Amino acid sequence: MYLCSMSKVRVRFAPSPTGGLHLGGVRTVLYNYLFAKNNGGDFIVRIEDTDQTRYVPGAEQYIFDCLQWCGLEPDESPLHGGEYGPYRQSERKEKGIYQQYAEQLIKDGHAYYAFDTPEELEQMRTMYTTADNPSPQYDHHLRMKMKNSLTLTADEVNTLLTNGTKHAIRIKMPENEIIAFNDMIRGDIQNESGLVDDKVLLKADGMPTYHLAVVVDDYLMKITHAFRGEEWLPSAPVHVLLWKYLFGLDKMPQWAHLPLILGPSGKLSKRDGAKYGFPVFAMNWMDPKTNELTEGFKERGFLPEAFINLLALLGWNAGTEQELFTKEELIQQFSMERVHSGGAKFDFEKAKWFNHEWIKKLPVNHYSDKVKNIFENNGLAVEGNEKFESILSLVSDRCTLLPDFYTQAGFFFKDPETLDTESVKPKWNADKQHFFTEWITQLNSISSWDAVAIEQSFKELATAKNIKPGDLQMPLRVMLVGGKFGPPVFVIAATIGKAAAINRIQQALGIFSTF
RNA sequence: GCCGCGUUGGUCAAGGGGUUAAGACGCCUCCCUUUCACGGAGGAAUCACGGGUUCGAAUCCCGUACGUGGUACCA
Repeated sequence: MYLCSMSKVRVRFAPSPTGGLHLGGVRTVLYNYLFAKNNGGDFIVRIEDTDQTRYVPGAEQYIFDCLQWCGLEPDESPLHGGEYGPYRQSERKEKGIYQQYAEQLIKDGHAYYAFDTPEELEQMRTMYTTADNPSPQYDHHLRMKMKNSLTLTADEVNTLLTNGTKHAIRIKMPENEIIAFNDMIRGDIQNESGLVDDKVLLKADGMPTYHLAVVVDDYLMKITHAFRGEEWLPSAPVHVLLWKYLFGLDKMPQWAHLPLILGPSGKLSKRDGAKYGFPVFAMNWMDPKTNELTEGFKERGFLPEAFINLLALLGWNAGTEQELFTKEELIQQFSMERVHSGGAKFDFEKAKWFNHEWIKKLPVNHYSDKVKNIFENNGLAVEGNEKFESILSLVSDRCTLLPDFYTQAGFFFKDPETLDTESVKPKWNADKQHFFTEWITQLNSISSWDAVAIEQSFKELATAKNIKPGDLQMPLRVMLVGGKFGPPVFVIAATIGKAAAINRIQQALGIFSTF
């Protein structure tokens, strides 16, 4: 329904490489991607690196790493190539792409040269700041009091220009115009042009600002639908105007301003990660300047399947009761009509539930390598896949995040480090002590070491000794596992093997005998 | 200050004039299980507030409040 023309759907994610990739950023990528794929279109990543003062080495590669982890591969990007390159705005600026459009706007009377220095701008702001107007704008009220090609004579301007005086190019916002456009999520939006300031289009260093670059590049790259965060809504009239002046409104992409993702107390910020104990970035991000590490969902133990699933549902739903979606299902069912306009508060508990569901849903071989890494990082070398995976599937119901596998299944590979003696102590007695010592000798001569046989011998001896098997099972569990958790205890005994089982019982007995 | 956007349970949310106001997470109770989980059955919102419009409003309109964003030669 948004395919008003014959042209192929093309969407873009345009991050500035200045740091970690935020939850909200990934969701913007996701909605772009889902919409594109749902319409058989292309997903483009364009790097908006026009602010050289904020350049952070490694941030660009990091963004692509995150996308790859999420399984949201671009069709075109600086890394993936494409016919509409270059895909970095810094490189596009080198080719002089933006300059010409800015000049054209001046020629047409829609923009002007501004020679004001940062100091002069600062001066203007302090001069006009009042209680009623805490942030004076460079707009139609003030532009005639500033130093620009509107206030200077043509000769003066020419001299300044030929002398190479640093200058910016600003848009000349009309005073009394209603600027309207249609947003796919919010419907008709109207703004008064006089309320918006004369945004800088081309900076003194020759770089375009976002406002110019987004319009020029969306046009040149034949973008059909432009999705971005809600924070862009106030400057949308500038972009609409630029489209009107430069390329024509009929060529303008369909806009969609996505709702915010909020943290537990308002806007979600990087610091919330540390503050509330959950990640906000897709992957670990190490700030190269401060060496500060911010945790990512990946490293926290999330599955990418769960991560995109939970993000998709933060602001969108299928209108059915389905909550678990594969990427393919999301592509198939996604539609902008069902995207919310209101912001959503991120709930880490629900996020964990999604992960839990995905751990249960996916065959263990989908993530056994990752779990193996976790085991190795904990100093537990794992050899052989088959047994490892069958053990993982024994405990997967009990794991919410990937590292849970280590706490839930570590005891299969090494003796418990501590025993929950407090659970055993109150009901421990000489009868039980004797039972286990005797059982050990029986175990030694058990014919086939499997759960059924072990359980049988256990129960027979218990009956013979006139002890309820149930009173014995919990101590046995603590002996083998270390605590009151895990799969059926005889399955554990069978899995860890005869020698280990008997050894653990013996060790524990030594401790229990001192009660 | 001004401007924009938003507001259904603690959270995600369905529902768009007549419903007992779905469902999920979390929480609580119970069942299953002589562990922990999984699974199953239950429990707890009158839709921010105030005015309209209407026979009838969570649903439409207007105000107010609150939240959030913008107000940079940052994106």
